[in-house]
Amino acid sequence: MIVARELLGKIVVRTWNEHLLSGVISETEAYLGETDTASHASRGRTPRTQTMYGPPGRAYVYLVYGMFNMFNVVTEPEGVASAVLIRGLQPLQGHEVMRELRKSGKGLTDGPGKLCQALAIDRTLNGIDLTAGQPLWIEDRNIKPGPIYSGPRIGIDYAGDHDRLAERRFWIEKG
DNA sequence: AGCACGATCTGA
DNA sequence: CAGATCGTGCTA
Repeated sequence: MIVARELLGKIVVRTWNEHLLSGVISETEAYLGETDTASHASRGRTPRTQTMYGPPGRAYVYLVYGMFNMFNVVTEPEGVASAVLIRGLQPLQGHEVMRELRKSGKGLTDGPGKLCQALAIDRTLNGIDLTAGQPLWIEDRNIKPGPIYSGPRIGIDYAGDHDRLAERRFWIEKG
């Protein structure tokens, strides 16, 4: 929750094939823990959710719908399965390469699946340390906060009423 | 072993 | 609004 808001305005940086790709985080979603029926962690500890239970500051990357990767940041200490899904970025550097990586569609980094394509993020990056630089990390340049909006999360109709309606999606003004 | 179903996106 | 597409977790 707190981290989801704090991540807004921070920079995701990715190095790929000698290229530097980056963008400002503009939309996030918080997935709280085993009690959050919208979270993968609600099914307990499984092979896939391992990294969510691991130390914070790592990447939790998984595949949905058989074709899209989702990029999350693990937030709580080891043992607690909490993560923040990165849903949107405002591209900063590497527009050309991002376009190339995405090939089809219009948006570049608006949407969790799209941004993973644009930044060449897949499950091979699952579990990596996001505070250790290459090949993927998060930077805190001091970007002015601006107003933060919130609303219910997307694509979680399977969750129980409480979690489905809870406002755990956050975003800032679009570019 | 088999099955139902996604933390999505695209094009009609 | 339907289809793509396959890993995961549940049931047996």
